[in-house]
Amino acid sequence: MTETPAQYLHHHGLRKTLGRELVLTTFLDQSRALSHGELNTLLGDQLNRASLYRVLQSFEESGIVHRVPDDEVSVKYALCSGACSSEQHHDNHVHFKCNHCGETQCLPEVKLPKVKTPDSLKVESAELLLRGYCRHCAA
Amino acid sequence: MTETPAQYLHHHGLRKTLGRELVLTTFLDQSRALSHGELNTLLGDQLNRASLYRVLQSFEESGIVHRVPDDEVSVKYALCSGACSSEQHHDNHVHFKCNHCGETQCLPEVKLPKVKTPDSLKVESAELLLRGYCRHCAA
DNA sequence: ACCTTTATGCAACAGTGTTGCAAATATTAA
DNA sequence: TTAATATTTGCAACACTGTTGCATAAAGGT
Ligand SMILES: [Mn+2]
Ligand SMILES: [Mn+2]
Ligand SMILES: [Zn+2]
Ligand SMILES: [Zn+2]
Repeated sequence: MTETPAQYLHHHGLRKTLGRELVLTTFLDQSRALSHGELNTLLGDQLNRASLYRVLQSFEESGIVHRVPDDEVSVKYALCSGACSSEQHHDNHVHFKCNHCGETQCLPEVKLPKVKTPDSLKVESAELLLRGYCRHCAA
Repeated sequence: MTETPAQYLHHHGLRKTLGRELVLTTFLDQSRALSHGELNTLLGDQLNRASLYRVLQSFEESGIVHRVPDDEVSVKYALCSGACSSEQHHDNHVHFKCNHCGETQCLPEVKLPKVKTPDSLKVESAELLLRGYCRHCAA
């Protein structure tokens, strides 16, 4: 990302606000998928809980983050690779979640192969979630 | 499934109870992935809400259902194909969720291709979630 | 039938996600 | 720079999700 967070927001049609800059910077700092709860803990009282939900909504709608399905209590979000807009997301990439530390990361370099599906289904997108042990937690 | 629900429970090391038979029968009737909330609605006051959570836990632990990651508020569960036990689940198959009606179904006949992942990650399982429009909702 | 183990209902609780509204802030137009 | 307007924020209230302790009920083995 060559732009500043403020410019990045502006290019996605969002006003530059303290909350949005905080959330965007946190995603860049952490470089992993984060749930609302994790962000809320990281941000402390710098941003209201409800406002954080609204920041995440606006980010998803404008193509700044995408949702990462999770098998736990709450959904996670991860920064989009860059090509996403409010028109469309292009995040058909693979995610990896560690069974030990619970961290989820995007694997944009892993190609998602096409699978053959029944003709009756009109498939529009695919989400592959790998689970296992990350570099730090491998037994 | 050639066994009765009661036998099926017994073979998975679970006592036959009214709640478990109700939940198992509902999964068989619906043939799709169901969330706790959906089951709770279908069962009405036939089974207490907390007990339903506990039935789902016992089913997951004993290899009767597996969790289907979802990008919405709550997790879904689907019947295992049969080979699963309390030792291990073998549900590395594909799921499909309709963007219109929201129903999720297992696609056991769709082969999940192996993907090449970074050596630093120890991948143990994979979950592919397809999204689009189902037979009934296709535009 | 009795005993032991396990499951259930109920209630209370913590976390997640949504919404209305008034106050604060960002952007645009004087 | 100021004023007008549009958007965002904090706060509070709420509904839903998931967990737990405990007393009672039911299941399975003797
Ligand atoms: Mn991603
Ligand atoms: Mn399945
Ligand atoms: Zn890890
Ligand atoms: Zn549908």
